[in-house]
Amino acid sequence: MRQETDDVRRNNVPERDLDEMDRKLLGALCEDATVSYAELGGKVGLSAPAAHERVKRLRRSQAIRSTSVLIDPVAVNKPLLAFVHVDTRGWGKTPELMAISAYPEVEEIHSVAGDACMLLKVRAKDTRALEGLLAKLYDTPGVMATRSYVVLSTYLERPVQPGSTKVWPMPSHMAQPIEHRRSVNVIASGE
Amino acid sequence: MRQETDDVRRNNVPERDLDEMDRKLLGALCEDATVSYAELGGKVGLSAPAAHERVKRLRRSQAIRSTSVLIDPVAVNKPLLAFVHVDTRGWGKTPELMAISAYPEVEEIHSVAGDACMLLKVRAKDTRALEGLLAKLYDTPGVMATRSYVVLSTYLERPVQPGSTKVWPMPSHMAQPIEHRRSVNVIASGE
DNA sequence: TCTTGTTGCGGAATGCCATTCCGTCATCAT
DNA sequence: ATGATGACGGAATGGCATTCCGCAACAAGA
Repeated sequence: MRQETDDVRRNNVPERDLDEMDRKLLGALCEDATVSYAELGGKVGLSAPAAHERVKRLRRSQAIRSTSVLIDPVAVNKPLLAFVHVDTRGWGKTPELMAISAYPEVEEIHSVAGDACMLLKVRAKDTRALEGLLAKLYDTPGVMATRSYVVLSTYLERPVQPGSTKVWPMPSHMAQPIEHRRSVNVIASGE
Repeated sequence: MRQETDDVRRNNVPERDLDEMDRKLLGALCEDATVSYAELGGKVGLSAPAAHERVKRLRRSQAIRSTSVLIDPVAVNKPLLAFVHVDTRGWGKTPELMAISAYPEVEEIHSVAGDACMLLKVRAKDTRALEGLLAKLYDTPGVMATRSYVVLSTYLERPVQPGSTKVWPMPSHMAQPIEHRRSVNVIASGE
């Protein structure tokens, strides 16, 4: 009875917000996920079983999507990185475009606001391969045009970081934006 | 003697190109790096010690850069993703721009060819945080303008894939590009 | 205030698995 | 032919992941 309720809930929402300890664990695992739980616990001030329990919870709640290896693109012969902006005619062209996710050189597909409709991150062996993918794109119905931004050098590339900047030092000459309330029913929010 | 030579060499170049088995291992580890070596070996047709040995070599040669956890952006309260194109005046403005890599919301920094100079991938809590980062960008000397592409939906996002598309089905009406030789000294290339 | 249930943690024990060792086989150069 | 080199698999062992259990802190309710 009770168990089922928990299971259902845990499939959607992380049962509880992550606290500072969880963020520290995520930060440590982000840098190196091969550490032992004893070492991990030592880094954040927790015993091995406690660290294990929290990480297990983070995996269950899908805060940790997966554990993966980060591959050197050059080692797998994919030195060419490009961001491709795609203009499509009309809306709802996404299902057709999703077909190109079958190509392993496509790493990201987003729909964006701005003068482009879709944005792809593509990593390929050479310009021929990029051309081949672009040809595939133009084969897709609804694709009007593409603009490719070929990366010359990559200075930073890292996965999602658990931390957030607390305060953004704003220039004082800027006007203060209006603070919107999160919900009209909230009288006094803790945050 | 011998050992030193090996060490020096292994710091730069992967001592040997990766074969099909290495790529299968990378593919499996990319999907899930938590599997045991026995299970990993089973997936690719190798014993546990053999799989372990090869993975160890892949780590040493830096073909595997690191092992990391992939974090759900929403779980860490970063639902806003944007790609920011930055126009700079003149060249060599990269060192100044690198300062913003201190902010954990900046995930990628590339220099690109095209009408933009630099390209950032930014993941933030809300539009206020993005605005704060843009303010920081404009504070940087040499930054002329920025164009932000705010992501509405993400349809695909995955790390570097070890596989490559072998043949790109080109439309027959396209002209055949000239095949450039890799090096004039190569008489008969194996590939 | 006392009780009761819940939750998170740490110590200890256990069993699995990473890691090493070693023998075998294939390949290659001499 | 033969020695060297490298890759692999079986077996053994030590470490660590995982579980179990007791304790303490905290919240809800009488």
